Amino acid sequence: MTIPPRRPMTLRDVSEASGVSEMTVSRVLRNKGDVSAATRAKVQEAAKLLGYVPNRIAGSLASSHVNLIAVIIPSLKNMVFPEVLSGISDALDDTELQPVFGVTGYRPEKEEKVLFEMLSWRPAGVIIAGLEHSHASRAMLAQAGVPVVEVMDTDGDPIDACVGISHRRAGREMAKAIIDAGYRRIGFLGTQMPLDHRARKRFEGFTRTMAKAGIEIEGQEFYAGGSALLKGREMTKMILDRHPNLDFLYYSNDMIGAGGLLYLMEQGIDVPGEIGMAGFNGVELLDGLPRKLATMDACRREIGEAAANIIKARIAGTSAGRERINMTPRLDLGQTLIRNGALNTGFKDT
Amino acid sequence: MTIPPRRPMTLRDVSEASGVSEMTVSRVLRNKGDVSAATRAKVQEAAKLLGYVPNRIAGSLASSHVNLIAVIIPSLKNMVFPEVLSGISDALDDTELQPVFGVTGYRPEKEEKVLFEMLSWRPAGVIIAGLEHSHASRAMLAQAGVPVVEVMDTDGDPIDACVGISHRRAGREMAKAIIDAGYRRIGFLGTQMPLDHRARKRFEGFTRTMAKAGIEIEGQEFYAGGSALLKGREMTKMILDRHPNLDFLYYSNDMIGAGGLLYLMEQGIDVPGEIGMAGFNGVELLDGLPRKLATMDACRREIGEAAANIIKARIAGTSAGRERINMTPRLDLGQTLIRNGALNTGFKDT
DNA sequence: CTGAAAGCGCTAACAG
DNA sequence: CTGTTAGCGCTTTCAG
Repeated sequence: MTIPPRRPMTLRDVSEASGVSEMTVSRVLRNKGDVSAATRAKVQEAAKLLGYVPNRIAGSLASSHVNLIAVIIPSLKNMVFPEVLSGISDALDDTELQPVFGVTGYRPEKEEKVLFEMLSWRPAGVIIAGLEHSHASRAMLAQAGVPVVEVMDTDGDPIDACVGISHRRAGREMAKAIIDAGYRRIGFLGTQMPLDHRARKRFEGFTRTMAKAGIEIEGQEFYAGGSALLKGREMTKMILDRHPNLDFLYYSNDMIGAGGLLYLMEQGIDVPGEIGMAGFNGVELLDGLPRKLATMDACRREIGEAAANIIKARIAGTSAGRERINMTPRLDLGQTLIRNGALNTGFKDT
Repeated sequence: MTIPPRRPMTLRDVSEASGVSEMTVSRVLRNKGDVSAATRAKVQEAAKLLGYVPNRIAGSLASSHVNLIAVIIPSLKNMVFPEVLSGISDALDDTELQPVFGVTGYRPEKEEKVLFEMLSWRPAGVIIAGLEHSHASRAMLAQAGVPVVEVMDTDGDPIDACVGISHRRAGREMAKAIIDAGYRRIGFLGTQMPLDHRARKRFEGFTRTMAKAGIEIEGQEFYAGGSALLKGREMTKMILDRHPNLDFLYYSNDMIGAGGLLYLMEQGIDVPGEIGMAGFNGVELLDGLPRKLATMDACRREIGEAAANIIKARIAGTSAGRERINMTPRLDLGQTLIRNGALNTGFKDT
């Protein structure tokens, strides 16, 4: 006995099984319009019995309503983006909306491709990381006719809505805190990512504020790939070998900062007395380190949630559009950015 | 001058703009069938000029080909799942396939809902974490008529294909290594997650192997939420306060293990001489710790890649189905699971 | 190589 | 409350 190749089930099958018209079956299954309790029951039973799963492709085409939200991020390897995704996913949880994600690897051409691909599904909204996009990408986003939320970064010109922090400001405020604490000989340790605009902007804000105070970054060290904690150690050793007089190390992320911290403590170097330290991102990981690393929280979950909420509001018609949410990165001095007898430089930055 | 509300663009618009029939436009845009170079050029120009983005909803309905792969995972908060996603995303990168993800929060009802939702898009394949699903979920997966790959875990009865490691075996092998190293008074520290079947299976494999060797777990400690590193410290302190004689601590993940390690070292406790330690997951983070924690790698990226490759092969028709890929979790003794004068117990486990 | 016709499976818009 | 009629925007199929 051979089973005939199952033709995927349709509304018609449920209709026939229940003796109710396709249209009414559709109404029951979508909870739309008035249907008598009796008919409803019949239909639901038939649908369950058959294990009917509606075809949203047909449904969406007919109704021109799509419940997909396109989410475009540079990478999944950096914990930052899963956190944003997680915020989005949670905020969408009480909705019919489904996130669809695409990864660009920080490459503009790939972003363009992924975006095109996703827009071809006519999603109900787009959440995309960053404000820097190719001309073609911007055009697509602008023409898409759905809410577009650019996330993570607010330093730039959003196409539509925007949620994030100012990374320039984050860099500035960290610089200010370091200067105020009295550190003067600064080293920077970061990732080798020319296309990571947010890291670049933080660095710019940082160096400019330093420059205004007459301070030049004395040493820099970059890495790519590998265990961040280990790299943090190695880079810290290297930068101090080259520039033994540094009194502060600013890391572009907390993980390499943590590695540096472990290294310095093992070397018996007094942190923050001899050398101060700061990272970036506010990973909760840090709470368990021997000494709490100074950091600045990039509000990743909140950004994801806020972005999803904007989309929700737009779809609900509760919002006029062009929301601009500029979150305040929370500076946490921890225990590595305090100096006894810190001189107040009277330095101002606004 | 008001802009008329842009009707979303269709093939017809491109057809009119280029003076070529819709059908031929469609052929050009899909690179399907033979079209003269001249016509092709005309169409491509018109499409680019208009910024035409095809409507895949209509396309998929007409062709009944969908390029979506449904990916269903319990959570994004645990770094494990982003890593699997990342593997999937990378392996799908050279394809037209797009991952769509849904998050279940480890809740079977939610899994059912997410699955139903996703299947209604008639994805070309499903990748879902774990082998434990509700009856309804299994039924949906079995009926879906597309490749289904259950990932992460191989201890159970897959619906279709399956890629992962045996968590029971992972637990057993760790137990064996600990016993072989001569440790006897064992404490376990884990997460409070009754629905995390993989953690449960590891624990089962672990305790059973211990039991066979006549060893009873002496102390247990569980946590939920918060900074894993910090929790690792706290739990380690607690378990040792309650059970001061423990000579080995087995952590259900590397992050709490790392916290424990930092704590023990600060306390001046000799690791692994006085107390041995092991975690689980092989996070590369560990390379930078003051002492390399013993761990077992769960092959997360590889699992994601393998799962995606199975889907690819199935779609390409290169595979008969029912693939079973059982990866070998790599035991790494690091520097925390070695004991001087370890007695060989002659213990066997197969 | 190009076009016309017919529908994919569903839902909006009307009629009853 | 229920059914009928037209498509949604594309692709398949078949004819030129």
